[in-house]
Amino acid sequence: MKNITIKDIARICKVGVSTVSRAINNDSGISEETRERILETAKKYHYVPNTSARNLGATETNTVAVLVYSVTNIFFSAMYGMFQTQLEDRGYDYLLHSVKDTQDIVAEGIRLVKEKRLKGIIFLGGWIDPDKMRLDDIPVPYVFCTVYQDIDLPKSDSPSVGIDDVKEGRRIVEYLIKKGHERIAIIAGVEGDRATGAGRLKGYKQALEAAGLPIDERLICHMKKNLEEFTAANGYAVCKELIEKGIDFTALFCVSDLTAIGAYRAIYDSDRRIPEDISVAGFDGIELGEYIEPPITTIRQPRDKMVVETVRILSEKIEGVDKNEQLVLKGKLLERASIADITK
Amino acid sequence: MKNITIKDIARICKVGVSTVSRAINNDSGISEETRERILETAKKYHYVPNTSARNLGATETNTVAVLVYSVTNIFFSAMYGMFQTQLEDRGYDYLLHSVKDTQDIVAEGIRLVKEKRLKGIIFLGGWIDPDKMRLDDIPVPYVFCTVYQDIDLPKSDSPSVGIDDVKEGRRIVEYLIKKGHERIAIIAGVEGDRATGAGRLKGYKQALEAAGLPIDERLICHMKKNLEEFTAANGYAVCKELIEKGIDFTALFCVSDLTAIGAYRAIYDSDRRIPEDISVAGFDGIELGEYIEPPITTIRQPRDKMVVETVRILSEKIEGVDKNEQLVLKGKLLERASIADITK
DNA sequence: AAATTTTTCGGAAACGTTTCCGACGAACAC
DNA sequence: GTGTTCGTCGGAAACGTTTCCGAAAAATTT
Repeated sequence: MKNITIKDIARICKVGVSTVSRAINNDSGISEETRERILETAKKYHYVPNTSARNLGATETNTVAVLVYSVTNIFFSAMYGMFQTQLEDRGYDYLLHSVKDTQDIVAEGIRLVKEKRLKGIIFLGGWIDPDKMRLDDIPVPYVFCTVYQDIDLPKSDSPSVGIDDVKEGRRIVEYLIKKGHERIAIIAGVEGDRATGAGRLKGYKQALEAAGLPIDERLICHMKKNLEEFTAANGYAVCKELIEKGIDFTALFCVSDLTAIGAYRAIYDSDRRIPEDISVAGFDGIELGEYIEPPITTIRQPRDKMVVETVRILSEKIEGVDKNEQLVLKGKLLERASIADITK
Repeated sequence: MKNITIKDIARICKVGVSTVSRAINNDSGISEETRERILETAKKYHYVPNTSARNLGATETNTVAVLVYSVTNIFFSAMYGMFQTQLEDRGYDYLLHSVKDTQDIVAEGIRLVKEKRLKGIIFLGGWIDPDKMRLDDIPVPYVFCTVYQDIDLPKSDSPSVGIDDVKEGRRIVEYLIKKGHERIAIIAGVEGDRATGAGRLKGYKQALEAAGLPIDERLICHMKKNLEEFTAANGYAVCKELIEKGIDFTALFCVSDLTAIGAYRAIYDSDRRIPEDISVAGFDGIELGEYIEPPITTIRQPRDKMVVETVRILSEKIEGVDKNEQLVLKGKLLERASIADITK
């Protein structure tokens, strides 16, 4: 069964192919009358334009790619749907692609641009290292979303949307301190990782220092490399080890809610209660955090707003706006039952 | 900065374009020597084949699309990564697309085939209604994965991979009965929905009937239409309503683990304990189920195996195997602490 | 050494669109 | 009535590949 092409429609309507093309793309230079006639027969014959031919013929496509660092991460996966809606609303074609290594994410983006003639890229997750990534070689507009930029690294002026991980991390630890906690453990990201978790760890240290509390290296834990990052399984394994070490602490800050859920389990397994024996703070504000027992105190990232703003900025860059907006959104501290007030 | 094409490489190497094409695609009819020479300069000049041109020139592509009914569903999103790995391993290009309405999923597939010249389709989630879906019009091999086929609807002979939702649903309810429960509530899918949840509800009824227990319609709840399906929020709302009605029950079967987590919250909020006051059973076997308090008794769907088998079957169909395999995998009952034994 | 087969390669058509350019007629200005 | 502009349209080139076909070169057989 041969596919019906633009030529077939042209032949049937007794017009030129360019006229059909104009009709379909709502181009100008065509009378309303013939346009309708063409559109009608196109519909009648179930004509569907071939994307490949379109991309090839046109000097540019209408496709935006979302490159995500880790597909399975629940925090990001909830954002896919939002991105899809937003991009479709603005008339873009949509492409979801995932990369294993955050170091390769830019290189992969450049490859995809050549391969698919992208109009823009959204990078989701991971971190920026301007020295190692060929940012200047990205030939199309792009925006980083929820991508951490370490303050120790050279600052990139790429457009981005996210929160201030250091500040928000510091905020929730200060909240713990305010509630009377002095020995606060942390489950941070994988060691050496420069993603958002690193920023939150930095905030943790800042909070302790500002309060004049000592930084006890034994209370600083990192997620395990051999397990998937930011999962409950990882949080469980790390927290279990921490408890078994027998080091005393009254509060635990997990740099992601999912990790915290794993930590909960380890705490329960050791016959401790939350928050009476150990207070727990999370980060991210995933929906689930409200339902677990006890509901977790955490920093909510405004994911919906992040998505909307990311797409807006990308769209503007595509339209030619010459501004590298770096949008830092505010997180929201959700005070729930997982933290005890132990000030006497 | 002009893109470098196959012609450029040909000119540089002083060969014909077809020779370059052969080198790049590992085609036969070329000497090992020239192939290496071409591959080298291609690499040197960062040559990347243009997918659109490729798809257009070739009579067929190498692209497989995964059409998913609901992107944000955590159960499916965990499968994306697996699909990607599997498909890449077999040398396929990969395309993830989501559809809002399961009724449209086949129509959308047909459209995509024309548009992108797909080689195959994987349908993920939702349900099959052979009368309403133009299954015979799908011009390429396809496989349904985790797609429910209601036994009341005409049977499709399309290739598929999944579990027997009726049987597994029945199994876990029988387990509850064995533990002494007689008044068992259920939170099933949205009313009228014919997806997997409907099968599990059917299993629930079968189990009760087989045990000679009455079916109390008041104990049969459906997820709310205005909330996203299979989420904790939905489970919470429904379970809260159920409890407020004041109807007596000792056990609750939620057709998804996430829903169960929401139900947990509603139960805790009403000052009841799990499982001492109410036992809860889930379904799916997501990782999280092991970490929540108490760990949930559930039926684990072998997601990894499902993915592997789905890709295998699709791949075989593409290779020309003329068999419509309908693979029904076994679930695994995970006995955990959320169910109390109340046999005296 | 000639004839045949096999290997290696180049040219060109084809894929289905977009876009540029030119043509034609009608409407308008002078 | 002639020249100019404008709206409408068709033809054809271009996009970057794959693939078919035939030719040249090399290897093999006779």
